[in-house]
Formats: sequence, C-alpha cells, structure tokens
Amino acid sequence: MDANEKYSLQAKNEVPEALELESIDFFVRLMNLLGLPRSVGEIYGLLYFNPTPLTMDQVATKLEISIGSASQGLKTLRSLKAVKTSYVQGDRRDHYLAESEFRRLFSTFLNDEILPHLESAIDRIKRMEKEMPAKSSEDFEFYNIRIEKLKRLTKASGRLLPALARLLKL
Amino acid sequence: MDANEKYSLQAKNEVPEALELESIDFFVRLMNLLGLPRSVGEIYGLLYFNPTPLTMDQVATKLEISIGSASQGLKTLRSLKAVKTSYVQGDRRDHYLAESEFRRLFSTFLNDEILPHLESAIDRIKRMEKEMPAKSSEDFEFYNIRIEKLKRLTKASGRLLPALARLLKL
DNA sequence: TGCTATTTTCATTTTTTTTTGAAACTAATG
DNA sequence: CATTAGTTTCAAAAAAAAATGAAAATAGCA
Repeated sequence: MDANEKYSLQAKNEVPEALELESIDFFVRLMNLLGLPRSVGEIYGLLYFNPTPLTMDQVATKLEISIGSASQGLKTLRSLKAVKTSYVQGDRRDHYLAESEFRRLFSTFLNDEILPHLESAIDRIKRMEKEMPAKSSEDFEFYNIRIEKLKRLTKASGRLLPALARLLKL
Repeated sequence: MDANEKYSLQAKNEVPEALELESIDFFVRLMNLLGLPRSVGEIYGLLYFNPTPLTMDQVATKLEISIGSASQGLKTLRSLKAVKTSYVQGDRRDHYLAESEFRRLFSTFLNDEILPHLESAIDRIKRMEKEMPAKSSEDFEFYNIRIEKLKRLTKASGRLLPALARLLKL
C-alpha cells in the first residue's frame, strides 16, 4: 500500500481512528492522575487530535456519552482553560478546540486546585501552634518538631509549585 | 491558668485533642490530594502527632474505624514507607509510628504512582508515531505538532519529577 | 416577540470506591 | 502442640463519585 492509497482510505477531516483512541486513552490516564473524571479525559483526548473544532453534540456522539456529561466535561475543561471555543460561520452552535499549551492547563490547575489547599494549610499550622501543650510539658519538643516539619513542607510546596508551573512552559 | 495547671489537665501520653484533630484533618486533605482514601489520611494524621507508637487496635479504636480498615490503611502506609513499626518490650502486637520525613513518602509515591505512567506514556507516543497518516495527508503537520507536544510534555515530566523528589528533602 | 435549536442544570440511576465484619490465617506462648 | 492474641483477607454493605436524561434556561433567528 503506497501513501496515496493509504490516504484515500482516510475520509477528509476524519482523524485516524487508532491515533484518536491512543489520544483518548492517554488523556484519560493523565486527567485521572489529576483527579478528574474519565469523561473529561475522553473529551480532551478527542479534541486534542482533531484539526477541526467539534460541537458538544459531536463530542457526545463520538464518545457515546450523554450530552449532560459532555456539557459538564466541557465546562470543567473551559474552567481549566484546556479548551477554547471557536466561531464557525453560519452555525450557532459552540465549536470546541483543545488548547494544546499544557502549561496553561497545568498552571490553572495549580492555581485553582493546589494553592487554595496550601493557604488553608498555613492557617491550620497557625492554629496548631496555639494548641501546643505548655513548654513544661514532657512532649513539648516532640510536638514542636512536628509542627516545624509541617511548616517546612508547606514552605517548600509554596516555593515549588510556582516553580513547577514556570518550568512547564512546554 | 499557669503552665503547671494546664499540664496537669493533660493526662500523661495523651495528645492534645485539638492538635490531633487538626493533624488528622490536615493529612486527610493531603492524602486526598494524592488520591488516597480518607482512612489512610486519618491514620497517618493520628500517628504523626503521637509521641508513642500505637497498635493497630488503638488506631482503629481512636479513629472509630473497623480493624479491617485500619489493617488496609496501615498496609498502604507501609507500602509508601510512611509508617514504621517499632518493637515494644513484652508486647507481641505491632506498634506503629509515623515516618515524619515527608521526602520518603513523596519519593515512594512518585516512584510507584507517577513514574510507571510516564513510562507507559512514552510507549504510547511511539505507537502514535506509527499510526500517523501519510506525509501527503492534508493534516499531517497538525498531527505531527500534536505528537511533538506530547513528547515535550513527557520529556519535561521525566526531568521534573526526579528533580521534585530531590528538592523535597524537607 | 415568539419560535426553535442549543446548552445547562439537577434529581435520579449507575458505577466505582471505600469500609465493614467475620472467617481464615499466622505466629507467639504456656 | 494446642490455644489464643493479633493480623490479614475478602465478600458484602455502605458511601461517594460520575453519568444519565429530561426539564428548565438561554440565546439566536424569523
């Protein structure tokens, strides 16, 4: 089979199916690592290898998921800035494209999902210090060391996460 | 209330309750971020602020969870090297202490949970390259760029994660 | 403005994950 | 070596998370 023959089997604007499946699988796993539901990974994976923007309906049909799921999933992806809508002449439906700059996806994720936890952790450690037993207490030093370790952990995270986001300019 | 009075209210070997609760809450959230079940966070949080080692039974009783859960949770924590057992004279039960070096916890986590995914991602990208449409295909360049971005992502992750583990020597 | 296509929302159902508890297993001890 | 304290395992129950689907809301168009 030569290149032309191969291409001729491929209808225009149709993504090679094997590629699409690998992509979906890839992003289902990646999103899963970030604690996001399967449907979100599927949608992003589908869009990632699609040269043309897809409507919500096309997404739902291709992935065989409900439009409710598709709507929810696209909402999540929009909030992560992982997809963008593109205007298509004479079609009132929204058309979605994957944002292929992972940096943006990750930095939104870090800012929205991780940093808030970090801030509440800092507050909690302050409370812990107030709840420490008296200095005369037998185990005072033990608790003190434990709290110091938590402080160092949050401090290191606070330095590391933004650095991570910066480095992920892929 | 002076320091002695305060201490006298505190029975020997009892962890200040407020501190214990904050600790449990802290680690439930942290473990949750890592995708680990609530009970695992509770157990680690309880042990983290306990100067003396606790038996499985004490853990289950204090946290009001089943011994099955306690056993499972401690197994998970052992596999993450987040707890260690300590021998106690004349007691045949296992006694557990929190490993307070977070570095170890995180590096085990990175090695066991993240790196395997990275390796399978590299394999998958190789497969994707085989599944590319012919060079003559209209969208060849589009797919090519997408695959290149995935390569850069995995490459960056491969460099970053070990660096992260190294930096987390808290 | 009224009509219709499209999207969102959310109560319900389904699926997945976690916990429980009791039986099986293990290993110290008299 | 039989007993029993301690632990693990795992099927079943409970809880949590995700998906569905239909009704409600929204927004473009005639």
